[in-house]
Amino acid sequence: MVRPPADGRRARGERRRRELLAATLRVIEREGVSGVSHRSVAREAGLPSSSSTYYYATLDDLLIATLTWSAREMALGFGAVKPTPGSVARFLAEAVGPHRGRTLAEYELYLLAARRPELRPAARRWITLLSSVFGTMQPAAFLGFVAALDGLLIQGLIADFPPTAEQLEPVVSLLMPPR
Amino acid sequence: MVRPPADGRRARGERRRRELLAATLRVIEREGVSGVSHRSVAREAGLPSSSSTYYYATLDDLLIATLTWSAREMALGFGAVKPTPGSVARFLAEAVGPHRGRTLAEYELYLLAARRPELRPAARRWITLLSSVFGTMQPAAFLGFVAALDGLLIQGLIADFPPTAEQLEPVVSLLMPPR
DNA sequence: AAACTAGTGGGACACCTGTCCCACTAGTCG
DNA sequence: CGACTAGTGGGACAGGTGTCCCACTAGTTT
Repeated sequence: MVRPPADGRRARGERRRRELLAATLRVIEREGVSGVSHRSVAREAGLPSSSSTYYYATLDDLLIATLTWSAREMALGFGAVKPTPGSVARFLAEAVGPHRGRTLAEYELYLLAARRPELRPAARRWITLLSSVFGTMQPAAFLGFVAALDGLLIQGLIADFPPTAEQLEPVVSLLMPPR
Repeated sequence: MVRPPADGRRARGERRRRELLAATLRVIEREGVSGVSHRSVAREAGLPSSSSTYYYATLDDLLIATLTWSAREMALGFGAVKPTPGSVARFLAEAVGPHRGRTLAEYELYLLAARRPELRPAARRWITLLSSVFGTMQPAAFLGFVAALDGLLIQGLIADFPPTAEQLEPVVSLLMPPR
């Protein structure tokens, strides 16, 4: 990485950029993608609304940046999960339980990618990450496994009571042959 | 069914109600849930905007009615699919290909159900329908199978080139033991 | 020092929104 | 017939929106 001579203004700018992305994600968690506006995000971040348009000229820019950033964050989180049925089931249960809001936000952005081709690579990062962890499975089984993870998460989001790791484990086990 | 003496006004009213729902679905297909407003729906249906608020006082009413209605329609469509890997794969390929818009609309409403508990029964109709068709599978395998169908559909929606029935069949086969 | 640049914050524009309201038509029923 | 009801369509209100603009501050370079 080339490090240009530090510019205090630019450094603060980058910090604000990230604050805006984090604020956007919080707004999506709370109100959904439809709750995102330059003003609502700026309000959430405690900044004047013009700062939102300064860093992200259009709303699309803001959403694209948010999905890209949050997909990378989520991928980092999943990287620490061991590829065993128990660990995967626990990860899923946490995603639809304690981290429900975050997961929901992730899937709203995920679906947004269906309408905005430029978002797709970021949305698929999840899939490519999984393939690097479970690369030893045979292709068809792997595709079914990844699809099932997505489905279990979504169905967990529309359940009245989110499933527990104990309930999920047998399902995951069946999909994930022991190597 | 009790049949009250036919009232021409009411009959036309019911027709308009359905026209509004169909128009709402078309708007969602084209622009997403965020494109739905009383005015945009009325415009799509060729009616004055006040007719939209007359039949569905709030936007929520309209969205709820649309999801409920479209879930029933989709369930009817899937009812005709034979429970064989080939048929299921063809159904999926059509859902993410020719019927892409409709499927996308369905999933946007699906995700909306995660935020609106009153939408959930309608959203889960899909799952209960499947369980009536594939009830002979053992529970854990069935849950994985249903989840995988959802995942395959969503991933098909964010793919640059939607998968074909030929590509999907081996995956479906693995998930659906011949039994 | 002056010149330049990145960021700041307040305000403005035209537009679209949800919802309510009301005068009105046209079917139905006693 | 008159009374009633379902539906109609046009308009209004206050409020939120994306985006652009501009005078301004403060950090950086020459």
